[in-house]
Amino acid sequence: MNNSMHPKEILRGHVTQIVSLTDEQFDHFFSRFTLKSYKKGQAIITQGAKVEHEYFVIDGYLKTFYINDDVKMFILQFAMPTWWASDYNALYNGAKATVGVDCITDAQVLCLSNADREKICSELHEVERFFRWRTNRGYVASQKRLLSLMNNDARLRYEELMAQYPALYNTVPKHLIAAYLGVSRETLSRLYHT
Amino acid sequence: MNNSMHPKEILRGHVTQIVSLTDEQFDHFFSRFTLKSYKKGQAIITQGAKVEHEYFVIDGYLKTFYINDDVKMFILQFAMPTWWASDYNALYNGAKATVGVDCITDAQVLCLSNADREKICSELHEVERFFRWRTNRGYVASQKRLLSLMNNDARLRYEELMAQYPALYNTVPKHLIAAYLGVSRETLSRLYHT
DNA sequence: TGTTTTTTGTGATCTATGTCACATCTCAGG
DNA sequence: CCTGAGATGTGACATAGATCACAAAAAACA
Repeated sequence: MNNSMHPKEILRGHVTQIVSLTDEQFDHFFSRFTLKSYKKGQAIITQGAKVEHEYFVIDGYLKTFYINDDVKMFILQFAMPTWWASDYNALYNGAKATVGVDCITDAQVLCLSNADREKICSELHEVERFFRWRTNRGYVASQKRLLSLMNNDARLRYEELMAQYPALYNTVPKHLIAAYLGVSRETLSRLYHT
Repeated sequence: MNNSMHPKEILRGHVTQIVSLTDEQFDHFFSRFTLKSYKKGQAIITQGAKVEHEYFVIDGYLKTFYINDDVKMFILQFAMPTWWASDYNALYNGAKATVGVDCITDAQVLCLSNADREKICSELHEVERFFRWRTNRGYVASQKRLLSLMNNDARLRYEELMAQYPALYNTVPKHLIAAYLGVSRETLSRLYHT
């Protein structure tokens, strides 16, 4: 929970990796965002509710999850600083949320409405490019995960995840990691105790 | 293998669902594409090779697949007319292909190079918007599939797939459907014979 | 039209994971 | 400094689905 940089700088650094905006352009872009703080455990998007915004994580960890009829939870994404999260299906299609988003730790996020995103995308070609890039990146990551799920067993998936995001090990409870890997809590526990 | 519409009309119809282009703009857009024909079984992208293009399917069926070290195949996508296919990771990052694309049936595709896509995206804001939309759609579909894979058993996944794309049933061999669902050929066979 | 390949079905195992049932353990809050 | 809820470990057992091994249609093709 310690990040000395200002939210604005963090977003700027993130966007600048892909497109260059003048100070005025970035100010305009940034003006559409609202900074919000949430506490550990707090819900940002609730399954079944209307979805109006997407969220850029400044600080803390979020999770994007789905709970099925058997009250079993599956995690689609752990969102860490500089990641984006929302129910993009609901957001783009005006549908009710099928996935929820909430806070694993206290968190600070920049909140952008769907309408505002579309507006700045229209106003600034560069911003549109940025969002195209961002979505593409998400798509590629999602495909990779699909492959890993079909191809690898639980242990390998676990090792991959830990290799890529070691920070998760002592930040999020194991049963959430299990829900991300698509295995039961018990199986995950057995993985690293043998 | 019978599609009376001209490739150009098909692409135009597809793009127009999302953005509106003048005739001149669309002509310019279309001029970057090359029409290619492939025969059943022919490879379009080979694992390990360089990837320069993405493909818009006019006619026929493609598959996007991954073959692991045990020579086991997993199918990421069946691409049907008006769908796009490529190894987007390789394409965007200049990496070697980790997934292959080939033809399940004879096929006609419109081929667009990465460089040309970026060029027209820069030239025409509307085209950039179109590609943002397209990728977003792919992302959402991919997330949905991830969820289905974690949540549902083989039978349910099979039924979902058949409900959504009944055409697959008598177009692609069952072992490919199995490779898409992430189950063995034998298990799939048992699913609808019991 | 006869002969290879592909594709598909089915039985007999084997195995990774899920499920259920408790026992700890660890903290956050009172 | 308690105390109760959430987090974790572990045994026993159940099971979906994988694998292996053939057999036999069906399709490709020469």
